Amino acid sequence: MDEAGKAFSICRRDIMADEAKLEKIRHSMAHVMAEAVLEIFPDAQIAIGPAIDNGFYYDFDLPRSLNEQDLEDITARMKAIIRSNKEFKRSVISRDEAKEMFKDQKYKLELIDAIDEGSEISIYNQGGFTDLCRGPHVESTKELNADAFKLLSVAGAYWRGKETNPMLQRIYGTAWLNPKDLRLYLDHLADIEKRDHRKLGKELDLFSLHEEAGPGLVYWHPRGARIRQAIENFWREEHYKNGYEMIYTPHVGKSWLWETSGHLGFYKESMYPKMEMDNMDYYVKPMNCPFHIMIYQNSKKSYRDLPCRWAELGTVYRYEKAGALHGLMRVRGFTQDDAHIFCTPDQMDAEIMEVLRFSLYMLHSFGFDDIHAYISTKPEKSVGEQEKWDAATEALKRAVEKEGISYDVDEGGGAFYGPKIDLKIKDAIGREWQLSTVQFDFNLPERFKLTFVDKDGSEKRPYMIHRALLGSIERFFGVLIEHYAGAFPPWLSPDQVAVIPVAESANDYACGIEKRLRLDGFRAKSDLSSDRMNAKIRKAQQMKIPYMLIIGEKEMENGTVSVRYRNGKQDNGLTYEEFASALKAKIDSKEQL
RNA sequence: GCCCUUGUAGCUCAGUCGGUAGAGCACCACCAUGGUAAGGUGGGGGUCGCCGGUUCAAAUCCGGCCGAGGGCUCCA
Repeated sequence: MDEAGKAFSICRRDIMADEAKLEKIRHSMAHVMAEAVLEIFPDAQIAIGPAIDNGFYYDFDLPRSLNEQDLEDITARMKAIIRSNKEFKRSVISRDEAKEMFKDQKYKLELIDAIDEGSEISIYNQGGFTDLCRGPHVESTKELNADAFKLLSVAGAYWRGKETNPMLQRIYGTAWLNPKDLRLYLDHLADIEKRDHRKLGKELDLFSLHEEAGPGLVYWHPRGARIRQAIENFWREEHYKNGYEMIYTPHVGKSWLWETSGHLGFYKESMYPKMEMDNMDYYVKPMNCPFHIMIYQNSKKSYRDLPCRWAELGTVYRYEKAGALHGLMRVRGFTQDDAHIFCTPDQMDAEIMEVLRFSLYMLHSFGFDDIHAYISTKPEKSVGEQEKWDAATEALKRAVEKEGISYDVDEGGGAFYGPKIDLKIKDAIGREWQLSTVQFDFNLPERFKLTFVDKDGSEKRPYMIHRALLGSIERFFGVLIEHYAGAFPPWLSPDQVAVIPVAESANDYACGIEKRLRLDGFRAKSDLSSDRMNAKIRKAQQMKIPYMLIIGEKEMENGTVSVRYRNGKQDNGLTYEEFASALKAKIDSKEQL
């Protein structure tokens, strides 16, 4: 974790104790903001203003759009209100009194009507402003710090979140106990911006998207492809080690396949439209499952053949809504690190345990240690017998408990075809991302009438488990870029070593070193441009290359290399062998530099 | 879909009151041969997102369209 991330999470920990107080502060800030806005726009209609994570907002119906200058004016007025030491006074009033008091505020009247007959109606007054409010609030604006809040943005928001309702203007703000905490939070926001994978993807020349060639479709540049290769090679090796087989399946399939699987029934909106050929309809695959099933069905299966663990880096296409697309995180074409496990009911428990253990191992390998599980159980509308659901859900719970990871249960939150576990990791600055998913599927084995012949000669239905460890390679790559802020550990770095000759006279020696590194399996590039050495170092540094070998007169004379690390440290006068073995050890360990 | 912001060179951005475009980086050429984060000089490159309107004149003003970013799910 880097400094900003560390500072912010320490600050977060301290804050936990003050959570209740902060909520009062934030909620009170919202009221102060409403007062300030009403000073500027006396006819404003005010809606709601709750405390939220890290801050607060308030929704207004205003005669015109707010701009930057307005935020400054509102901020200045808020500071004045805070400094005037107003008390927050709570009182309980009757429904009629409330209606009279807010007779010019149509949104408030709606809210009053929504309050249960039995419950009391309370208002809070802070001098110049009275709001219909359940509370709680601070005692007085004395408890608010005029230098510990900041208005962040204005956004459109529908009244009560409904598209058919009028669009209000929502002002978001952040508020803290003291200016130092505010500073930490603002630094954290700046850090998030610096880590943005879309920005780093451009700066580090990793990938691009081309709206004119199709939105949501990813182009992997050579440097991004290097990282993808490193991920995929590791992924394949580990899958073989863990008892999986690799398969490859087609990218399109006839409508028969999608009708049988049911996708044309319940998933059609997310599928690219049909391609007609010889009076038959083909569809690009949005999922790999039906194809894996075709292989399963290719021959009669015995209990002796199970479990089948078949993995594929399968590229699928889904028509995500335009507004939902976001860099690498939400795309229309992506590669799932997919696998399907077909097993007997007896094997199911052990398979689930193993899948979870394997998932955790993979996530740890990529530097993710803070992992939380979410188990989703049977929803109201579902397929499959109750006993199967129970057995599968229990197996999922046993597995997370055995691995000792914390988990939440989302009752009724599963897909209609089976229960699942999702694993969420926390990245270097504490943000959660969902990566792994392990899902039971009681639907497809039924639809495709999958069977295996059991010991007693009878045909039985196998369990089918669908799992992805990294989720999608694109999304995982996006998360990795943000997690490492572009400074990948050596095993993933697109260029591991930059060989930098001090002057042209060292070019040949540098080329020799580069060639030797390449032959030894390292990703090395020498910089033979006419730039000065300083500029070459700067460029390598900007591309976040972990190792720079500086080659000049001294090194040529002694037959050595001088190493400059990405973090600015330096090791001079190493032999090639010393450097290469240290580099290899670092790569094998998958450690960060 | 709706609200706000936004679209100028490959990238990051400037362009005042309307007078048909600029900088830095990158790229190319030449000079410089330099020891730990930018050496110098010169050059090429833009139908200012698209369509229409106002005007003698539009990157700039007006209207429409398209794209991108943030938000619309924290509930008196």
